[in-house]
Order: sequence, then structure tokens, then C-alpha cells
Amino acid sequence: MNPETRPPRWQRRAEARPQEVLEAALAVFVERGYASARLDEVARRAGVAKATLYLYYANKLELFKAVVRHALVDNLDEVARLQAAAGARPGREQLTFLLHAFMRRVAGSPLSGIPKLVMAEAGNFPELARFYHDEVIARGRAIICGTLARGIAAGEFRAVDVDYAWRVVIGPALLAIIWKHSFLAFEDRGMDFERHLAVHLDMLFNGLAAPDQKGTRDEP
Amino acid sequence: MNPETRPPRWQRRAEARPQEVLEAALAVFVERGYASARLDEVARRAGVAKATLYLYYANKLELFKAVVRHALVDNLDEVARLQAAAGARPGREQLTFLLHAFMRRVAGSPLSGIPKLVMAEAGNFPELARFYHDEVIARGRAIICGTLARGIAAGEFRAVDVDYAWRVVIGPALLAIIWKHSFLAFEDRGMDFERHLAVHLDMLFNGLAAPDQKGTRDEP
Amino acid sequence: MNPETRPPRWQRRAEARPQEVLEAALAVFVERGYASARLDEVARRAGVAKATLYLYYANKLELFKAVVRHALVDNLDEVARLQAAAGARPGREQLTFLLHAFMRRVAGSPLSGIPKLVMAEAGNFPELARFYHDEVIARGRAIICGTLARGIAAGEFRAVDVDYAWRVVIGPALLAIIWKHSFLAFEDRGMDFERHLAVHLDMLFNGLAAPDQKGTRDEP
Amino acid sequence: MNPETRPPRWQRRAEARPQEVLEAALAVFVERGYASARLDEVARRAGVAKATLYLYYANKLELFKAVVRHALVDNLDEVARLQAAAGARPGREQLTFLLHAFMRRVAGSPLSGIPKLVMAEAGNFPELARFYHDEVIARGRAIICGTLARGIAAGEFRAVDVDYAWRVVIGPALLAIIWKHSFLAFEDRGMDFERHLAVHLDMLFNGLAAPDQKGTRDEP
DNA sequence: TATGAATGAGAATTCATTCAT
DNA sequence: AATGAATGAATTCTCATTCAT
Repeated sequence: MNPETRPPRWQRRAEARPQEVLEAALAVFVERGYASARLDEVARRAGVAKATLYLYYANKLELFKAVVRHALVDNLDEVARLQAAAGARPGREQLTFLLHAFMRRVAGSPLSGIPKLVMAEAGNFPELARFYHDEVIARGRAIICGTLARGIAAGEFRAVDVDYAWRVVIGPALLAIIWKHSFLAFEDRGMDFERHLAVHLDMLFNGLAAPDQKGTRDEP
Repeated sequence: MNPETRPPRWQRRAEARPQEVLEAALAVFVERGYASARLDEVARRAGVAKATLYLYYANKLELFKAVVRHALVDNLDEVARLQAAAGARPGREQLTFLLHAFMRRVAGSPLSGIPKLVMAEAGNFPELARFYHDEVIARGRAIICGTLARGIAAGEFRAVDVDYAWRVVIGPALLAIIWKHSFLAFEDRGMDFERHLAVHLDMLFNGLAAPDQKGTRDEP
Repeated sequence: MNPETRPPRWQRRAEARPQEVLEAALAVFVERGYASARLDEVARRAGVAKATLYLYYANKLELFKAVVRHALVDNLDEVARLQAAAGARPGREQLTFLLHAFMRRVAGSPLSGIPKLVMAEAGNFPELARFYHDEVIARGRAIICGTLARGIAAGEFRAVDVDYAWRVVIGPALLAIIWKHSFLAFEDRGMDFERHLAVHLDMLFNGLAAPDQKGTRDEP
Repeated sequence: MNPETRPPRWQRRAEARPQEVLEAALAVFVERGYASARLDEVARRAGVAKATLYLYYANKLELFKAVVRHALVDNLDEVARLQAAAGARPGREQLTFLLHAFMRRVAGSPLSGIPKLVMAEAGNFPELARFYHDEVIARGRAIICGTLARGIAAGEFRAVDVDYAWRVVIGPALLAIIWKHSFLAFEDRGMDFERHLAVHLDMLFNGLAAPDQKGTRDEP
């Protein structure tokens, strides 16, 4: 009866809403995949009614695109930051720095949802995949390849085939992202990102072979 | 009128059916993703009625499990058996054998869709993810870890932390699968799986660091 | 900053608003029908916010009623004008005049929307239909019947059954209204209202039968 | 518990179903209008589940088209066939036959709801209106125009402008349909379709003008 | 008075699953 | 064993209506 006791049914939050919706949607899309993501749940997590989503995004696909676009910006920013930071260091130190940064700022943050999402949905959304490939992957690749090339030039690294080596370098780090979003919950012992990175770096630089085994090449 | 002259509308092929269904289902699941895969289409491709699927598999999830089991578990077991039978020397030879087998039998075949698929749908179907984790990942992990452990015991490999090293070993190979299904179409120069594996193995065993740089650890 | 220099975002036009809303609503109801008419569109065409409609009309149904009531007045006025003008003329000239006036002032004007709307929605709104029947149709019918009766009395018209003939007289003219609002857009050659009326009048007075065929009655 | 006491959840009625659905749908569409018609109710009246409708018709619009096609196109074809088979003399006899058939088979049957319905929804569903125009109106028009043309050629009819005369011919018959669905309930004396048709035919052939008035043309 | 923002109550449509044959 | 037919339980999207400003 007393209107004071009844909380308002909703608040006007026109500026904040779209942002909140995007964040909720990112989480749901990452967890569920595009097809299985329920707009009901997006709305619930964003704290709005389902119909409210349609005030800002025309339909599920548009919402999805907006999520990716928005999150891509963050990924791009991160890449740019890595690029700048990578600048002037020599090969090994620089590569260590890059992988550290990637693990901490991408794999270990909500940003990791985007690579996972794009990888998962690339087959269904080629346009999205192309954009991600051209804008994010190409830049990341350039950074890694540049670092490798400089390291080789400086005599720090062996003369590997850079065009393929870059995927070997980033592979275990991307696997960490996939693990985080897919299977971590089922691991008995969890997974320590720091430890994973340490082992990765050690093996990356020093190889698996015992010292006296080095030099036995696998290629003719 | 005469039932003898009229060919039967369907053949009894109880033995062949499940196999055909599994193949159709694999294709559809890989193309569409689990959630978007239509049993209608699986049935159509298998050349049976939708209801017939239920004679062999209790529901969609069970069908998916059967697909995975058929496609990967059997393969993994086979790989383990082959590896044992090959009489390869522990360590480098075994690991090379293993990764070759993986790249040829999984990454380079239609089966490669399965890991990508599971990764994409894991958040949505924990039961599915758990099944995959327990049945496929656990076995693959056991095989790799065993190989690593034997290599270390034999003095061929350095004493890395096997519990983490196994992901570093398989990471680049899994990345090849992801690339194949997500971004390969957008690469200018394509991607040669053989070359990828060669570089991977070289780096895996010998490390990136130039020989005179070895021993410089990244961790204190 | 100075509120004086900033023009108000909206004008207070309390008197004009309802009128504008009614006109917009009429157009939308005629185009879409009651059920499919969107209040969003009514508001847009009226240049107000959707919520503003509720300041004047309690809900969609009340708005609809108001539209019809308001537009009926114009229809009634028109009928009254026809009635007065029809006054003293003999049958044929008078009927020609009436149909001319109807085609020009109703069929050929926005007023035509109301008959179309009422015909379309009569089944769903019996109250509306009754009102229209009693107030508009009954008067129009009286005018036509009176004209026919006078024409017969004057020996200009044959002694047709006036109670049925009036619908035959007005039928083609109403069909023109229906055509205008329903199918005209799909006619290759369009439809010339003047020509339609001319043919109508010719056939109405002179009949279709060739002169030497006249007298062959269709009724025993 | 006793399976005998539990009635089967449904029957297989593959041949009868579509027909039953069409009849239920016709009734609902006519009563409610296209937009307000609920597929729920169509299903309920047809005695099937809502999803069953989609076994036979892809969506609401297709169901509606099927209703119209079934209800009218078949009838028109029948009319045309009857007309041809009747071996009536060109001109008056044929046209009389035609209008009789229309009044009996369309205006006097549940089919009469369709023209009224299409007219009401034409603005909202241009595709629907175009379909109706092309499939129904065009055929009806062709039949009438052909009959008129043959009558003129045979010297039974005056040389009217057939492109406009056809609407004058059918106008009063269509008005009967509209009356039936809109205002008949409010007429004191009801409306006798037979009488309406008789007066219509009489006026159509012989005109309203008294015999000695004939020849006074309304057009220069 | 006017409105942008928000929502609840549906509606059409889809699809894994089940039934009767 | 096999299937065509049927359905119930979602899920996306719409829109008249209401609220807070």
C-alpha cells in the first residue's frame, strides 16, 4: 500500500544498459555457444526483461555481432599494447614477455572468451572468422614472427621456419584458453596457468631432448 | 498386389545400420555443432527414418557419445596398440610416432571435427564435456604422459613436469585442428600439415634457443 | 544553456493533438486493419511518442472507437449534404448527381477509408457495425430509395423492386472503394474512377442487353 | 494402468488431416481475421496439436494461402468448367448462369468469408493480396470479361467497355457478400439472396431507364 | 503534458522424442 | 525392425501497456 515500501519496478539506465547487456551476452555466448545461448538467460544476467534486449539489438544474431565487435575492440587494444611493449627487446626476453602478457592479460581474463567463441563459431560465421583473422590474428602473428625473426638474426634462436613456428609458439597458450573454457571443471587437480606457462617457456626454449640428445634432427 | 513381386520398402540390415548412422551423425555434428545438428538431417543422410535412430541410440546425447566413442576412443586405443606393437624406442621415437599418428589419423581426417566440436559445446553440455574428458582426453593424456615418462626414465628427455608438459606437447597439434576448422580458409598461403608437424617436432625436441643459449632458464 | 534560447522539445498543443492522432490512426487502421495496426506507427505518423496516445485514449480499442466516431461525423455530414443537394431533381439526373458526388467526395477522398474499415471490421465490432448501419447506411439508403421511387413515379425508371435495387445501384461504387484500398496496387492498368463511373451509369440506366434484346426477362 | 482404458493419444489420419485443418482454418480466419487468428485455435478445432499444422503447411501465411486456394480457386475452376459444360448460349444465358453459380457457391456458402477477409487484410499482407488478385480475381475477371466479349460479339450485349464493365457486373454480387458478413444482422427485413440476384440480373440486362428513355446516354 | 525506457503476456515456430501401425 | 505421423516443451520475437522522469 505504501508506495515507499514498494521498490520501483525498474530503473532508467539507458546509457548503462547496452554495456551491461553486452557483458552478460558475452558470458552466455562463451559458455553456451551461439545456438544454445538463451536470450532468457542473457536478460536474466543483465538484470532486464527479455524484451528489453530488443530495444538495443534487433535480434539474436545482431546481439551476437555486437558482442563480438565490442569484445574485439578490447582484444585489439590488447594486441596493440603488446605490440608497443614488445618494441625494443631482444628475442628470448621479448618472447617471454609476450607470452607472459598474453597469459595474464588475455588467457587469464574475461577477454579469453572471445578467442574461444570465435574459434567455436567460425564455421557458422565465416564473416566473423575472417574479420577476427584479419584484424586480430594477423597482428598477433606479425608480433610473434617479428620477435622470432629478430631473435634468429641476433643469434639467440635457431633458424626455424618462422611461418610455421609461430603457431607452435602460441599453440600451448591458446590451449590454455580452450582448457579454461571447456575442460578445466573436470580436471581433478585444476590447472595452474603460471606453472603451465613456465613449463611451456622452458620447453619452448630448451626443448625436450636431454642435452646429449640434441642435434638429432627429425627432418631429413 | 502380390507381395512377392513388390520389393520390400526397406531392407533388414541390422548390422550395417548403426555404422551408417554414426557416419552420417559425425558429418552433421561437425558441420553444424551439437546444438544445431538436426536429427532429421542425420536420418536423411543415413537413409533412415528419424524414429529409426532411436532404435539404436536412446537420444541425441547418446548418439553423440557413440559418435565420439566410435570416432576417437577406438582410434586412440588403436594408436596405443600400434605404438606398443611398433617396438619403437622410448622417448623421441615413440613421441614422434604418436604425433605423426595423431596428425594423420585425427587432424588430417574428418575426425578432426570432433575435438573442435566438443570444445565449442563443452560449456553447454557438461555431461558431454565430462564424457569427452574422461574417455578421450584422459586416454590421450595417459598415452602422452606415459611416453614422456618413459623418455625421461630412459634419459632421452629432460625431467620436465609431465603433468603440464603433455599439454605443451599436444598444443600445437590441436591448434592445427582448430586452424583447419576456423581460419584456414582465410590464410593466403594455406597450411601444410606435414610441415607444421616437422617444425613442431623439431622445436619440441630441440628447443628454440640456439645451442650456446641453452641453459638460460626463464625461471629462477 | 539558457533555457530561453533553447526551443522547447515539444509544443503544448493540447487542442490539436487529439485531432492529429485521430487522423494518423485512421490512416493506419485503414491500411492495416484493427488487429494489425501498430500504435507505434500511429504515434510515429502523428509525430508524438507512443505513450502520449494514452494521455488521450485509454487503450487501442478506445482509440479505434474514437477514430470511427470522429470520421463518421464526416461521413454523416457528407450524407446530409448529398441529401440536401439531391432535393428537387427528377430521377435520372438526380441519381447521376448522387453517384457523381459519392465517387468524388467519398470514394475519391480519404473518407473512403471509413466504409472500408467498417466493412472489414464489422464482424469483430458488432456495436460499431450497428452504429454505422443505423446512422450512415440507413440514411444513404433512404436517399437512393427515395430517388428511385421518385424516378419510377415520374415514369423515368422501370418499376424495379426498390428495396433490393438500391444495393445494385450502390454496389459498383462501393466496389470502387474496396478496390482502391485493396487491389489497386496490383492492377497493371490502374483504374480510372471517372471511367468506372461512366460505365457504371451507362449500364445502370441502359442495361447491358442490345436494344433488340430488351424485354427478355430473366424472371418468370 | 489397464492399457485398454487409456485411449490412444492420437490417430493416424494422414489423408484426412489436411482437409480438416483447412476447414478449421477457414472458419477461424473468417471469424477473427488473419492477424488475430490463433494457430492454437485452428489446431484445437481441427483436433490436432499445434505442431501438427506445420506438418502440412510451412507457416501461417502458407496455411492461409492453402485455405484460399482450396476455397476459391477450386471453385472458380469448377465454375469455369460448369460454364463450358453448360453449353449455354453466349451472352445473357452464360452471364446468368455465372452469377447464379457465384451466388450459390460462394456468396451463399462459408466461402464467402474469404473475399471479405482478403479485402480486410490486403493492406497488411500485400503478398497475400497479390496472390488473391492473381489467382482469384484474375480468373474471375477473365471469366466475366470473356463472357461479356462473347455476348458483344454475338450481338446480345451492347458494346460496353469490358475492362470496366466487369466490375459493374460483379459489384452487386460482392456487395451481397459484404452485407452478409457486415450488416445483415442489423437489417430489419433480412436479405433474400435469390431476390437480390433477380433484381441484379434484371437491372444488369435491361437497365433502370424506362423503355422510352433508352438512348439518353450519360457520356458525350 | 510528454516521453523514453521498460516490461509481461502472448504468438509463431522448431525439434527431440514417442506412438500406432 | 522400421517408420510415418503426431506432439509437448521449449525459444525467439512482438506489442500494447505502464512507469519514472
